[in-house]
Amino acid sequence: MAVTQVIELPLAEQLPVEQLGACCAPLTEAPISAEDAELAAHVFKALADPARVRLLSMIAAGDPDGTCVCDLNEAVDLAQPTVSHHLKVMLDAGLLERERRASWAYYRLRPGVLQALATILG
Amino acid sequence: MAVTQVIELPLAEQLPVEQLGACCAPLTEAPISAEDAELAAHVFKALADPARVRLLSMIAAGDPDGTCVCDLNEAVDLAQPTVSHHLKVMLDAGLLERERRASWAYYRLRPGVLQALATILG
DNA sequence: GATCGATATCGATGGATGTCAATATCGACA
DNA sequence: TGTCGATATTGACATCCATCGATATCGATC
Repeated sequence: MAVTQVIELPLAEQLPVEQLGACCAPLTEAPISAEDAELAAHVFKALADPARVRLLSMIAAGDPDGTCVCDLNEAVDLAQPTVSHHLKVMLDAGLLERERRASWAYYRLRPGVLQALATILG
Repeated sequence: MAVTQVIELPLAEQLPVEQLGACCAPLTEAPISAEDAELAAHVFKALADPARVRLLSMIAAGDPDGTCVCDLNEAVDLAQPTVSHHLKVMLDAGLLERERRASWAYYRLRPGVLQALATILG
């Protein structure tokens, strides 16, 4: 079969949370630069919504191999496009990664992102 | 004249980050409840702005006894009311505490808040 | 009490964002 | 190929929010 899967890792560009993990010392050690603050705020913004916190927690506490969007749609009281939107926000921030299996989409935590955040907060 | 001063410490009410610190297990352990997700999102929202991240970092990396608002006003390129607004957002979320000395206001990190956040992310 | 300096609040405004209905996409399967 | 089911995208709308000028508050000092 043909490879229809889209390569989802842009080679010349890192996701916000990746840059954040490598960019800077904990907030308490030295004043963060304006650019790095922009980065950190971008990631925190992806967590700054109740629906996204819930979705992230369901995914993080669920199957390490990924949680089906179909289950997430049922679990929260939001329209399907809204759930899809929230997942995309966290995907773009680098908190989640997506895998497609047949018609279904599975999301899981990107490894290390929570540790990276904890380090920044350090 | 009448007493216009408002008592600023509600006795029967805890700040969001305090509730969050005592409310729930790490996001990865079990799916967070809708109410606790609201709480967590509230706190993350207080971090979801570049100016606030910078201000928080300046305060966190500065004098443990507090950083003068006058210094913060000079350090960032924002109007004085805007800085005051951002500080209030973080104060209300429970990330910061304020102390007045004469005409000046000093802000410092609330002890334990970063650990509480790191625990939630755990 | 009157003035001054530092900080907080108010009101307005433009831009960002959460939400959903409608629609598009895309794989599976007859 | 055509349909169906799952997910993503689009467009619209209402609300939220960052920002700032103007103004209020409050302590200190004269």
